[in-house]
Amino acid sequence: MKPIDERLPLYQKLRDQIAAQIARNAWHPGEAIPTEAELAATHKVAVGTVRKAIDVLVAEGLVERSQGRGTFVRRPNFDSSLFRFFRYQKENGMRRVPESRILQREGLAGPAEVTAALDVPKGSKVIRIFRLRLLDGSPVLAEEIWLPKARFAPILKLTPEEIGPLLYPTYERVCGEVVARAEETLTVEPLDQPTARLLALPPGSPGVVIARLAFGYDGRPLEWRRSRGPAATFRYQIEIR
Amino acid sequence: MKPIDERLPLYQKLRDQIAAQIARNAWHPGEAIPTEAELAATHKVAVGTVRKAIDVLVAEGLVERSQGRGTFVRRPNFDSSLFRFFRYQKENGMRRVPESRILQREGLAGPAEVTAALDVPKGSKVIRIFRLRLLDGSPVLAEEIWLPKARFAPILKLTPEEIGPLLYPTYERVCGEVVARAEETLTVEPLDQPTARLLALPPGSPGVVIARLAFGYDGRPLEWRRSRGPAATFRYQIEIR
DNA sequence: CAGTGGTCTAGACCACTGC
DNA sequence: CAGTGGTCTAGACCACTGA
Repeated sequence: MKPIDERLPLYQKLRDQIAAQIARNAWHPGEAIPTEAELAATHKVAVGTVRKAIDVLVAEGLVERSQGRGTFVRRPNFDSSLFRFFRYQKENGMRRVPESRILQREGLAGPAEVTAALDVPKGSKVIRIFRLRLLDGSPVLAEEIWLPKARFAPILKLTPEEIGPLLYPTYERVCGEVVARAEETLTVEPLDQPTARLLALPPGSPGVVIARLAFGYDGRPLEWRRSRGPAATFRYQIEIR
Repeated sequence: MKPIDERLPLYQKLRDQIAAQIARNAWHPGEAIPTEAELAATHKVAVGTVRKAIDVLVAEGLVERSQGRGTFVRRPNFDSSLFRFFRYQKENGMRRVPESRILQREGLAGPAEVTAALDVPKGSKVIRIFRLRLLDGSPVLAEEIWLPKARFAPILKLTPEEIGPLLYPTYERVCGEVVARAEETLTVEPLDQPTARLLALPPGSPGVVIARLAFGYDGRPLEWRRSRGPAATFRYQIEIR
């Protein structure tokens, strides 16, 4: 575990301690952390200082406050890449969960690129999943997912029905691994023959590639994923200041 | 001007008042706003409340604090789209300002799409600028820029040298208009014949289109811009939680 | 050195939640 | 109603900046 730097302000040290407890799963996502008064008492600081520490955790997205109820460990809600990056409108605001079709799933020795990204020993075992996502029966996203086998072995034994359409809840339910944040890199590349075939597009037509590295609360990489979709339906919005 | 809602918490009302003063240019970007003690005195609230109001403004990117010096109106620094979205590395961390070549500049009656985006009367006069941006002499970005003529007429009278490579500082210097924030929408489209020609690419090859709507501190749209670059060099990174 | 923002405290009262 | 987080105050002291 990381040591707490003694020179830091009180509220920062307190933030680090609470964050560390969340990382080691002292409270699960959705659970309430102790009240501000309790934290102030146990850490022998003023309530204002506790509030400032929690302010930081809220800004970082680790916890959520709810007036009158308490402060809760946040379960990050990763909107499907489909709706964040592609023009498949949610039906009148409702989010439709796209259908998932797992095409292949196997354990193998990890390619160098993958073991490096996942920060596991070179050549160690990893799991690779090929998955196709469909909306109204039409293929819209082809995904290639890599996991360190040491932490995710149970995934290989599940039936496709047990895995279900969403992977992150399954990771949590079956492997006890919670995704806290992710880094995504977008590029545009021509689709190769097999991917284009899956997406029912002409080979070589432009595709958007979303490379995602997902991290747990402890900061270790959990999953590396590459999703490809048709560039024609890509749209992404940002605000800058 | 927007009225201040009486039911809001003190620190929110204070925030709104300071934001309104920034919007009407009571202090210019880079200038210091009054000290926390002064604000507390003039508004007859505790310093803690002032600090909370300023916390919000900092989070919104309107001001920046500097310990021991003061709190300053922030001048948003829009990194060139080139380096935010395309793989043209800055040389050892330094930002190179790309060369700008203005190809055309004229006033005309605004197309419906443009007047709607700029929130000016249908058919009113606008300025259109075609600009090519180059790095080491190679064209990398083709831009089409639209401005409401009522606010930006002086731009038409400048020589290209007077305009310089960066437009936003010129808007501020010549027209007194400061860009506070912007919304950008990314899409991928085949490049049309003239754009591809400008970028020295085959027509129809995939391009990334960045549609940007820039706003002033008062929230009114100032500029609408569409930049096109080669999709092959596109790369964008995000972190999600 | 005076003046600025940054940290921390202690306590009062308000507004919302759920029993 | 008790218990939670949200607002607000008043004041002490610290750390940094620039003259």
